[in-house]
Amino acid sequence: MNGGQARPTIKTICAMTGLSTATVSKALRQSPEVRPETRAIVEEAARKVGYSTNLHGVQLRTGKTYQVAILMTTPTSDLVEWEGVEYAQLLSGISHAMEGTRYRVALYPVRDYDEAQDTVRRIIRNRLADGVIFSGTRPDDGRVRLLQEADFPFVTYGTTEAHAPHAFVDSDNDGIIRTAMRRLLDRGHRRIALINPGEHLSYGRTRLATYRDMLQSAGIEYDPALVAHGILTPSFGREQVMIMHALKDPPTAYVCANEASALGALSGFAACGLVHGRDAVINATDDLNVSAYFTPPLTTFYLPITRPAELLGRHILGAIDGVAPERLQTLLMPDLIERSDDRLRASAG
Amino acid sequence: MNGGQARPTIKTICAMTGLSTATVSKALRQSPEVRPETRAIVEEAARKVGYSTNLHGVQLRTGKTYQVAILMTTPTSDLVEWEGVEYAQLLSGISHAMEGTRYRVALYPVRDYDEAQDTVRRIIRNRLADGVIFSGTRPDDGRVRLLQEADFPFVTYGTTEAHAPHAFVDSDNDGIIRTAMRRLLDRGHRRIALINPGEHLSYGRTRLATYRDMLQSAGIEYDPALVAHGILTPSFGREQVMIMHALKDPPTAYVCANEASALGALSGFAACGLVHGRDAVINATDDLNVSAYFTPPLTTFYLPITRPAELLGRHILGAIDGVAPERLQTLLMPDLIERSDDRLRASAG
DNA sequence: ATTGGAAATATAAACGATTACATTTTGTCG
DNA sequence: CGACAAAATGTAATCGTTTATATTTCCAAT
Repeated sequence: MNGGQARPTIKTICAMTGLSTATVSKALRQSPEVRPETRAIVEEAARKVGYSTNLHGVQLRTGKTYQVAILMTTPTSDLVEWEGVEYAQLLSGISHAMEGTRYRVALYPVRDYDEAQDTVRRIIRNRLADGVIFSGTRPDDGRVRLLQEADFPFVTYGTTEAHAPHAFVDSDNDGIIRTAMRRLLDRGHRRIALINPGEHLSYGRTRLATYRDMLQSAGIEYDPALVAHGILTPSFGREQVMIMHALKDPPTAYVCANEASALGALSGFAACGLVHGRDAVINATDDLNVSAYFTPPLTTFYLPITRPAELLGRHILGAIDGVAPERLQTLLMPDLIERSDDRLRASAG
Repeated sequence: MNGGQARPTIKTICAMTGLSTATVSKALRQSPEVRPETRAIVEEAARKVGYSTNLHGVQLRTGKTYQVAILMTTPTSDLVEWEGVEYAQLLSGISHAMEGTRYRVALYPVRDYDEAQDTVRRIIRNRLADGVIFSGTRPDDGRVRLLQEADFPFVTYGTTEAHAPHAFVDSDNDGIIRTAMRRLLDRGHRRIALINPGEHLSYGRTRLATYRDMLQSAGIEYDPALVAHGILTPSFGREQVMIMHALKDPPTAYVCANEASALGALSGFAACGLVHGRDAVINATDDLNVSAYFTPPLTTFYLPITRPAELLGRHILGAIDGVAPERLQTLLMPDLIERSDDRLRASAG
């Protein structure tokens, strides 16, 4: 009956073995209900015809999608500018974590926070995925609320202040700023600028809070003029240096929240005639180990993005499997890589 | 019967309207077979219960997957180093091009060329997607062969020398090198280095061919020592500058195939004590507009990656729709952005 | 040999859509 | 008004799985 051309199905194996669909199905899924000898027969037949299960059938019957949705925040059309470059590594890390499973990564591009919420709603409503991953968390995050209400598996890259615990991965921003500030303060810096992401973002909040904390401990008054919030592109870093440099009491150190803004800050140095290490210094947080190639190389907190990425992948699989959220929370402390001393040299003129 | 909780299906609408599944199905798909009045009734009912079609049902019945597979070449684990950062923008561009359709982007991470071929085979065999997109093409590309044999829709980012035409998007590498070389030759450069991708890649081949062509026209002998093939990371660019600088007749210009290697080359300049514009210059090709922020800013051929990305998305939809491959081929010429003059200044010592 | 019950297998009904084919309705024309 | 074709709708099978339930097989204990 079968043309031989068509893709083999469970029925093909039934015809070959004389077994019923139920038995074959169970055998293929290693159910203990089927005798080992029978399973062997089924597996042999499956191997012979090159059977592989048709996901569509499974999906329809079980309602599972075997898709993990990743919300990918993409800048409004043309303003690309090295924004979100780390996404590439993030995506590949997550995908790698799912190798050997049936799960696939499906991309959902969103332009902003509101669109992200809509997308989350759509994913929940239409069961477009079995789990969701997203970044750019806010302390009170609407997406988290939606997903928790729907009891939908998810992992965030970034923390929130949600009442109920949820799975997340993040770098230890408190630890980063604490270490960075202590180091700079030790080296005599008193005017330290913070180049931060948008104000609503959790990690910006955390960084700012710790920054203020460290200033207070050091007995230095907080100056809002030294803190910039914005989209962390090179152009933003550059602008902020140019603005802050024009202050009557300009910063001697810049702590940048990513490598893109650090690169921009360096470009701002050049534009203002500032010399790194003489007039001021820049520290960064780097996911891509790229600040090693800046001129001059910068001191950074380096966490290869593949690490959080793989964890995101593993956590979402866990969340889908019903592992308790408390057990799927990871804070990662980047390594401090001191590429420059960051003590200001005596001005040589 | 229906708890009211369950997601509405076509049957829900049948119950509401008294119509049959066939009619409702056709009405929802705007079939001309159903009377406008009937369609209105169906649409009203659908709206009322918030019906949205269950893809799994469609997929099983029609065999369509509504997935576009993107092969994402990811470096071997830890060697991340800013490799493939442009993928993020590429992915978002492609995804955006599919907004408003049923199609989703699904990611298939592959470590190398062989794994990519295996993955292509799997996608074809198991009909995991309706179309495939990949980059890093070779003149004689095994993936292209597989897909053409299977008559499977695909678009490449990069050209090949396949016998039968296929859909592709690429930047005009011949045009880029032609323009870059003419400009540098006009400015008196005679020793021009080419920082190129791996030898097997099509775009590397094209660049090299045009490079040799331009040298020959200018009556300059080709020197293999001035051409480097490798993975275009910052570290590669840096190394190559350091190696070539040590030649007895070192280059006065470096033409880098991407922004990462250009950044590395600049870093190499610093390491060797070279001053850009005095001892040598660097030109780049840039997808992310990031070379504007290098110190000094570099002259580049800039093509915002969103453009090829959107085209890739549109082309794959076309290919899936059966549009002839000849009509889905696009070469894009980047804009030359002259950020530095690139004439060597008289050495000031 | 019979019985009981566990273990293994089979039957058949889903899941939600599409679609060949059958049937009914509608409208036109003699 | 009746006949007929075209238009609209209905019936039922199907895609490939899983799974509740039924049936058979097997084995041990009586």
